Amino acid sequence: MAQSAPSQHTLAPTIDSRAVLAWYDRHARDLPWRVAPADRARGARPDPYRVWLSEIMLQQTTIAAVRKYFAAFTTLWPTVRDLAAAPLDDVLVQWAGLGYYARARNLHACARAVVERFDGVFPTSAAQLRDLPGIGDYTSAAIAAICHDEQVAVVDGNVDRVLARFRALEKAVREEKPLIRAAVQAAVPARAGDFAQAMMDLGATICAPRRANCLLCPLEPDCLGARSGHPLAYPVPPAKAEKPRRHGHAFIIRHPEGKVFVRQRGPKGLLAKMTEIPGSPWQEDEAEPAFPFAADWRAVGAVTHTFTHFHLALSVWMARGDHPLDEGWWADETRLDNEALPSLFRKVLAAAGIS
DNA sequence: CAGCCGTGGGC
DNA sequence: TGCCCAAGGCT
Repeated sequence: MAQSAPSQHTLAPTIDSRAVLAWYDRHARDLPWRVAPADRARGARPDPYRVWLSEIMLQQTTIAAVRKYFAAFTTLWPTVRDLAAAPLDDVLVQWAGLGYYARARNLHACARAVVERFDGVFPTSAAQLRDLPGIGDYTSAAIAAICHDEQVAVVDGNVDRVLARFRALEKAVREEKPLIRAAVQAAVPARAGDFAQAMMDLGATICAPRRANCLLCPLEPDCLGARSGHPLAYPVPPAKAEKPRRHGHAFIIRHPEGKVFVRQRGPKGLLAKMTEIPGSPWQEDEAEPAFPFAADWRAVGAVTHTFTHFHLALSVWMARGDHPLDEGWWADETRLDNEALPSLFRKVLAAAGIS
C-alpha cells in the first residue's frame, strides 16, 4: 500500500454533493411548487400533487411559461381529486397554449388513476410513480426525491449537460446515459430532494446551454470541462434533422352575431382533441384553396408556425355568414379563452383581426 | 427506438 | 430572420 492513488487528473471526478447542497442553500430559487431548503430542514415537505403538476408542466417547457398555467390549475383544481373530477375538455382548455398536449391528456388520466388506484394519494416510491400515465424515468425520480427524499438519481436535460461537462464526455449524451445515471446515483445524499433540485438549478442558471459561469459553480474544482478551457464544447451536439415546410389554408367562418366556427381535431396525432379553425390538409406542395362552401371568401392574411418537426405556412381566408359545417360549433369571439385553441389557431384568428 | 409531439424567448 | 433551446414520455 505504499503507492499513493493515481493523480486526480487522470481519474473521473466524482460529484461533491456537499458543495452542491451548500450552493443550493444559498441560491435556491423561490418557486410556487417548491419548499425552501430551510423549511425542508425543519421537516416541511411539498405537496406531491403540486410537485407532480409542476413536473409535468415543466417537461420541455420553461419556468416562465409554466408559472401562470400552474397558478390557474391549482386555483381551479386544488387537489388531485378536483382535477380527476373535471372533464377532460376543461383540462384541455386550461392547457391550451402550453403545448405538447399529450401531457394534458396523460395528466388527466393520471389524476383519475391516482384516485381510483390509490384513493387520491400519490404513491411515494419512484417505481410506483413510474407506472402512472405521463410519468417516466425522470418525473418518477423527481417526485420521489423531492417529496420523500428517496435516494434516486434525478437526471433531466440539465443534469445531462452538467455531467457531460463535468466529465468532458466525448460521445453524445444519448450514448452516455448509463454513465451519467451511475455518476449521479453515486452522489445522491440523504437530502435527495434538495440535491436533485440543486443539480437542475445548477444546469439552468450556472452551467447553461450557451453559457458556463464556472467561477460561480460549486463543481468547478473537479470539473474536466472547466479544466479543458472550453466547457461549452460539451455536450457534443446530436445531428440535427431537416425540418420540412408544409402549406395549407384556414377557413374562418364568421357568424353575424360575433361568433366563429370551430371544431374538434381527431383523437390522435398533432394537437389531438384540441379545438381548431377548419382548414385544408397540410401538404408539402402549395395548393389552391378548396373552400367548404360557396361564399365570398376573402384572403385576410397569412400565418407561419413552427412545430417540433416541421414548419407550417397557412393562408387565412374569411367568409361572413351563418353557414356551419357538419361537425363543430360556434365560438363567441369574446369568449375564446373558453376554447381549447392551440397557439397556431390563435395566430390564425389574430391574422383576421379576431382575438 | 428513432420519430413524434408545441410553444415562446434568446441570440 | 432563423435557429436553438427548455425540469420528457410514448410508441
